[in-house]
Amino acid sequence: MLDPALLRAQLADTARRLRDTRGFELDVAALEALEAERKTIQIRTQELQNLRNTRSKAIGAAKAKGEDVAPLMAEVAGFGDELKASEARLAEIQQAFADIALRVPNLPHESVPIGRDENGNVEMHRHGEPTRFDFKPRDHIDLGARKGWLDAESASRISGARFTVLRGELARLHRALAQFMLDLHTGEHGYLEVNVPLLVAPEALVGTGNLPKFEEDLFRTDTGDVRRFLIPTAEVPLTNLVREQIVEADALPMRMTAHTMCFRAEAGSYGRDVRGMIRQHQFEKVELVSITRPQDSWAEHERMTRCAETVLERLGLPYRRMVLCTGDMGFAAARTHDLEVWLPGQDAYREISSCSNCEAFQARRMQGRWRNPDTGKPELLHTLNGSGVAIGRALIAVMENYQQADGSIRVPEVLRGYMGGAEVIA
RNA sequence: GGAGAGGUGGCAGAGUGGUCGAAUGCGCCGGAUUCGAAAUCCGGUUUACGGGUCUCCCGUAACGUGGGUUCGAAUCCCACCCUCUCCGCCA
Repeated sequence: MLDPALLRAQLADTARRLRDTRGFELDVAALEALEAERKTIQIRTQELQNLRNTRSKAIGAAKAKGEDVAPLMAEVAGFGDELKASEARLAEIQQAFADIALRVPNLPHESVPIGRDENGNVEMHRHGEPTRFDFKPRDHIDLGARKGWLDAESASRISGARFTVLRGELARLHRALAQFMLDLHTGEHGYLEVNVPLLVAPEALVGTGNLPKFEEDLFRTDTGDVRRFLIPTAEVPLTNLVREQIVEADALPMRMTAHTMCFRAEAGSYGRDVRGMIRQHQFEKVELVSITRPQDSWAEHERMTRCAETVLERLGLPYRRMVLCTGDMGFAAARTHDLEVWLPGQDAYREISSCSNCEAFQARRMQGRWRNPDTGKPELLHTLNGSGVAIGRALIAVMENYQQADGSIRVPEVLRGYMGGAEVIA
């Protein structure tokens, strides 16, 4: 959520910035009307509440002295209805304001390139060169089919489209990737390993910005009359660890990592990446979340992106870093770096990690604060999240980049310890 | 799933219709005392929102959540959520 002051005192300017960057049309007329009424109604409501409180206390005092309270009672009765109506109207206005405010995306940082869609993204740098082969490289679907390692057909019989069954050495390689990433981030990058719930309450998703606007992207369960959602990313439970908390300054930065399943409905992506395991309803990811002081978040953003890049470098995978343009960024982000890994099977770079600084946008939604020793006051935290990295896509990248002419796959050196020392899976 | 107990400030724990944002203790911060420390004593110590003469003052709200009763609710009523104990089931 944006600072409410931006939606009140600087409404016109904020609307312009949202339009120019994200192409988002803020309902200025509605907000103006609400704000105009809010102010008078709120002042009047509090006035009446004050009146009621003082009269009620007077009644108590009069009763204690044994005096007649009838006149006081009559006085209160006089404005009781107005108070009720006023309170109700104020609640309506505040609800209406929140309904709008919770659907307004974050303002991009000034450093973010302006653009409409992914074509406006800008490459920052690249690492390695696209892998060369002296034979025609296959894609992961072919490579996986050879030994029954990767089986979409069985998965669709069990669960439907966009699921995959992994078997044997490929399943093990998948697990090895997760282990490697987790060990790297906890052992070398200072992240604390956390194991989190995969089913979360709606409030947690409001906190990260997935709700109320993007419910159609989520899987939901209504068992036992309690509505819960399957997490689309571990960012949700990890970031919500500071929800409604005031953390001490010496606990910052908080760096947390978790290996979890992620579940996405992929509504609106029909026809995209239908073959293979690039885009699945269920996938695994090692997530990085940092919680920082506001003054530290941009340095942390670079650091986090480097942590994700290190994963790809250690795996020996060619990649490039992109900065997403204003029109392609996610709802909560102020700036996002995407890492795109080279996939020989597609002859293209494809997203494998996304690292975002959300500044105070999520923290404000979840009232996540820290105590600033300089002011002694609780102030909003900054939250960052990044994939470190997507495991399914890393598996694809390893398969396609490490394939050999006979369809076998060399095991990247850093993974061999997790593979019983195997140098190749065949 | 069955039976019972309970959710109050950073923590512990009082409070069962009135001046209670809330005793007391602990913790924490400041001060006094001390050569210094301990002990002791004094004072302070939640958050959100709104208004203003905007380093401060005033007001409103918040005692699990949401409704209700009432002039007035931490306190009474209803629903829900959560925690704990015992039983059952279970990875």
